[in-house]
Amino acid sequence: MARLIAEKADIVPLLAEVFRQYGFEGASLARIGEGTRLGKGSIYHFFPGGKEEMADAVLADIDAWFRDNIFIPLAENAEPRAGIARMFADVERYFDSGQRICLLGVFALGSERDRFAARVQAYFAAWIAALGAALQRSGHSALEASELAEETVAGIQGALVLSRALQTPASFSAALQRLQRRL
Amino acid sequence: MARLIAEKADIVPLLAEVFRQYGFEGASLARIGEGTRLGKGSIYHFFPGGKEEMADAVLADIDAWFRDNIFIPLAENAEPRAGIARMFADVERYFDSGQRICLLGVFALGSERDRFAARVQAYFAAWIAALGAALQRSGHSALEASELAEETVAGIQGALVLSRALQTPASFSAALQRLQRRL
DNA sequence: AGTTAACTGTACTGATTGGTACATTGTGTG
DNA sequence: CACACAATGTACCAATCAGTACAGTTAACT
Repeated sequence: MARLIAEKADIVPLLAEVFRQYGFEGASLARIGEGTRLGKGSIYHFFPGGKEEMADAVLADIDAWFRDNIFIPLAENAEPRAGIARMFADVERYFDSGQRICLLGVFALGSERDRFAARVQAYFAAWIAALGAALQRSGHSALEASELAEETVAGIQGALVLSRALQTPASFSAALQRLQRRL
Repeated sequence: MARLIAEKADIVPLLAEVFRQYGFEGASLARIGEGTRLGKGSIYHFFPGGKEEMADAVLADIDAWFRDNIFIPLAENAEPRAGIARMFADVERYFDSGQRICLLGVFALGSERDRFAARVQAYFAAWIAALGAALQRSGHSALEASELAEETVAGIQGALVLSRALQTPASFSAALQRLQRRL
């Protein structure tokens, strides 16, 4: 039995969900198999490096998505205010109104940070830089822009924590609106 | 060999560090043994319920600390502004200027949330309620106060994520100052 | 049709997992 | 000094862990 559908690109999002749900240590190969409907043979065929390579591929995939869909539009949009508005809309959709976690955020807090420090660091730095650039082009000073950007990204991460903790997804959307209003 | 020093109260903070460092799933009994310098015999003597009971004791301990040292002073201090200032100072010290994680935050994001949902929810709800009460007494409307409180707690959690991700502890202190200034 | 290589299931490994059982040891109390 | 029990180390358990090996199978290309 072979080659049913499996393409590496199709597997990565499924892997992402498993890591999101269980974390790196909690994502056992059994759970990964469940989540991807793939046996060990297939999994190790695509990711000879094991869990580490899987997680890395997932992070790279998320990173690329944010870069293409958020960071670049944010930094390049001719209308900085429009780019920022689009960021908030996309973020709300991506995190499924607070029901979906930021895997980079989870990894930043856990012991996974040491393993994937470079990716985690680059992701947040890129986000802050892109938002900061847009804010600066919309009239803020360089210092103001970078502080506001950091505050906003932190606010989003914090809102994810809170809406998960309180089990009130609605509070995530409300928090996003407040953050947007402040800019 | 028996009764060297061990008191349950002395063990809990050590356990907390292990859970902080490795998360719930990652905190194996081997690591717990390392972190507490206790063998399985002792550990299961104090916590017959296993890891679940250990984590619960840790969460209860943290919860109690925040209640006594932050929530209650916040809600009861005759000078609400002074209580708020003290909260920020204590928070900065507790989280070791961003080098120490909020275990409740980590559990909120991970799959541990389901297991400890009640504790996690209660912790954040209590924090927001206490800060909200102080803000209301300092002149804000009920709605304003509760929104500001939620924003601030989220901001603190987000700042922890960011300072860990970017590996810049200093940014945590800066974020705290900005949050305080806004209130 | 035949070759090739990508893909996949199964069986296996040694190590580690959380947890139990229990005999032993030390210590505070009588 | 003796007793009871809290505290501890050790041996053990079945289950699961990540990872390997490999023989089959299938699809694409000639």
